[in-house]
Amino acid sequence: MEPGNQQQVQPPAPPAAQLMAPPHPPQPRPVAQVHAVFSSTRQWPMSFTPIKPMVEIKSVTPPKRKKQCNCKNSHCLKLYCECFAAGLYCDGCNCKQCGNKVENEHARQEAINSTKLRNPKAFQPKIENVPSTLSVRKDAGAPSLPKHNKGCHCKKSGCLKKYCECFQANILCSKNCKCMDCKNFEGSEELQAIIQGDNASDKNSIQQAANVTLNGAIGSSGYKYSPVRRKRHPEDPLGPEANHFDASQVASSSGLEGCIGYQSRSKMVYRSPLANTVHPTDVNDLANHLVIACRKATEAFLTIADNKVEMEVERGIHTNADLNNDSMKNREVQNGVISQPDVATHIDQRTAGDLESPCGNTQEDYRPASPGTQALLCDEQGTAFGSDYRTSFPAAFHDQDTPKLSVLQEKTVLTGLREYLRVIITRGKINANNSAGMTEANASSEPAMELDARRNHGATTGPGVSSLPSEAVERPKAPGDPENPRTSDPSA
DNA sequence: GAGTTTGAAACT
DNA sequence: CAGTTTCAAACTC
Repeated sequence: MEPGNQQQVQPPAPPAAQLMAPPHPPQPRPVAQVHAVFSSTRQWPMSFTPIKPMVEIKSVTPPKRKKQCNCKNSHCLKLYCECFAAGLYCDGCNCKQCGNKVENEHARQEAINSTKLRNPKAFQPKIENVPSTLSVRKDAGAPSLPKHNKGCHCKKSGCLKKYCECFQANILCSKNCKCMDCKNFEGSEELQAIIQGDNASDKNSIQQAANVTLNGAIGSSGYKYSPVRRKRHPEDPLGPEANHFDASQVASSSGLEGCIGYQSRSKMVYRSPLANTVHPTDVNDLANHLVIACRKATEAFLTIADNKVEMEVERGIHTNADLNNDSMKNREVQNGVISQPDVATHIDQRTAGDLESPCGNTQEDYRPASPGTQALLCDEQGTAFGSDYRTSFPAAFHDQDTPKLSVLQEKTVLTGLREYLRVIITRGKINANNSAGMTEANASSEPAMELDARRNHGATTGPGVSSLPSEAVERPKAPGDPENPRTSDPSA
């Protein structure tokens, strides 16, 4: 068929079109629209021509026709053909022996039926917006994230080339994908390198960045949750399903769901100011800080407790009857019957099993805690603190001074947590200001804005580099530096 | 623009 | 369902 001699129009509501879901073939994106493809910290190469998004903004300029196919052997009646796969007639394509035209509707319908026979979902959109998996936000206008229904199966492209359907669609790979050596995930330095290549607005530089990353010049991101080294390992105890990282889920679980997806701004996906700021390493650091703070507090108070235990053993204060009463009263305390000071004099020497925590675990510290604290204790006893936490708090520790000691201990731990959270909050504020500054700087040519934008850019350059307060940016923080939020011990 | 690479689709 | 082939787009030179 001669090029330009074909129609590429929406079928006039043929039966197949009625059955088909709206197709979403790769579509060139107007430059103005591409300009909108960036978020506060992530921009997409301007030369990128992603698959038509699910929510397409109305362009001021007439929407361009999809690009013409070049099919030679498929007669444009198989899914190889983009037009056919999109449910469109060929129009102005460069295809040969095209059967995807109005005058060939009968054969076309047969091809459609045949295709649907093989795969009933063949004409359904590959990219769909799925709601965030973070349950707590589902009712709060949680952002919907585009996701590839089938997922890609890339092996060599690292999912960083347009061979990859996910990459082409401007979305991150998900658990649906079965790709190998994937680098198309949140936090991927390789992906960041490509996106930052957008600053050069140079196609070659962008692809060069992709090649560099694929060749390992930059190396693995080092992110703990990177799927790169975990895929296709049958021996993985977590099983094949766990081999693939679901960006949306991981991000959600870490509160970073706003980072997911690098689709166009037209979708207005929420992006946290902490995007690219709170890293998995930060979470680990926070956990480490809490554990360290807890242990330090324990060590400090344990000495006092030991002394008191020795004193009480010498005195022989308690009788068996007392112990029985203690158990009774402890249970009452658990139910809030007896006031705290009253119990404090009876709680020592009890067995660990005397008290049951709200979550079913024995509770070493009888002191009533806030629901949040209780939840933390329930969660942490089995994980971060584990048996170490329990052995660090012998039953003898709970004497009449226990409430005071526990208060001090909790204060120490929470102080450390507070200090760390302050650092995180500061980062978020800086990022939020950066985003606002960048936007205003783009819209205005005020020197102050430009200066701010430049400074902000400097603060956020480099993959995974956190945005820190300006003074922190100016002076690199060495490990262990008290001002380094990633390495300092806030409890100190 | 020709040749190569890549991964989805189709086929076995 | 896994392996292979076909196909067209993406990519390289």
